[in-house]
Amino acid sequence: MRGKTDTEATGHIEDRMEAFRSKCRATGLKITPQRMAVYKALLESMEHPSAEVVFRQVRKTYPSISLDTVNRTLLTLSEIGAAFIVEGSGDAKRFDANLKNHQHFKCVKCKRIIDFHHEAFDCLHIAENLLPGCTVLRKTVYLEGYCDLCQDSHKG
Amino acid sequence: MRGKTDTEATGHIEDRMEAFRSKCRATGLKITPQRMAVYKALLESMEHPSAEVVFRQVRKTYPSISLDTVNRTLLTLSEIGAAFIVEGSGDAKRFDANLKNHQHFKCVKCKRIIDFHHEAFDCLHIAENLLPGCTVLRKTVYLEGYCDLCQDSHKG
DNA sequence: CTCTGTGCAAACACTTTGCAGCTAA
DNA sequence: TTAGCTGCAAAGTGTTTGCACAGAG
Repeated sequence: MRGKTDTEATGHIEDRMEAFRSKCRATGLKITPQRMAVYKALLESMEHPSAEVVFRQVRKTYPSISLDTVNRTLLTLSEIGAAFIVEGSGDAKRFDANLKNHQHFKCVKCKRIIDFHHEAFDCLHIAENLLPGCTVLRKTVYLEGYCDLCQDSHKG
Repeated sequence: MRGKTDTEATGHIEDRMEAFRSKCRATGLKITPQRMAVYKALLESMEHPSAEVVFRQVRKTYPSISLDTVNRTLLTLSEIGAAFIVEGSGDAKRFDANLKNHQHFKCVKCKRIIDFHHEAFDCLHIAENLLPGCTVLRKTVYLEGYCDLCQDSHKG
């Protein structure tokens, strides 16, 4: 495996767009401008946007796109493994196309999701027989607790 | 730390109820029969029940309890760290009072959540400076991909 | 006695679904 | 040409909120 860098996720947008096009062909999905735009917006966003946020972004380029299409597209992306639904466990779903390993911390109090990155967590090895017959597309370490801002309030 | 076994989560219900009562006092929550019943039902369930499932269970003991109370109680539990919201990312929220480390695999296709347990994942060390000021209550390794049942469908 | 918790029901928010026209292949 | 995609709008589901009464501390 060739060296991967931290910038891989943010850089090479075009490469990933091309890979996405291939994936669409492979899975029989049509390559529509809307679909491309949604995926691109997701790639360029590093903040786990909700469908609404993606919608607003995409509309800058495609003013006629509807929120429903964005919603549906994001769902489709998640089903082919081109995007993932973040463990939002709250209000609106949050999406993420950043397939690079990374980690999430969620505050149980304010529900805020903090991203962090710890090298060691990227190297988790999944034993073959752990999930027989399953294909693992993504690994995430998910932490929960009190964030710095809520640290005090729960002691009161 | 005294030895912990895999049965700790299912056994010692009373111990954990008592610990919960202490936690309630510490956080200023009142000890009501409903609250105790909801927590107990969650403790006894190993299947990440939704609020509705907990509701049905609790109602066997407290026929007069309302679904709203169950919902609200589960939310409260999650805010004091006595329960956690599973990365349901789908329909209804799923709850879990099993604080013992364990892992989840979610199929991106059928949304099914498969529990598994891998010793090595229990021992993840969180560096102090990784999340300054935060208190980590729970660690979960979260995997996504295609489950055995959906393995073929995405290739067609 | 006081304040939190509960139950009931309405209000909300987000998501999903159906259908007709459009467009990629 | 044809099957899938998009856009519009309505329906559905689960969640949240307000208020009055009841119960814990």
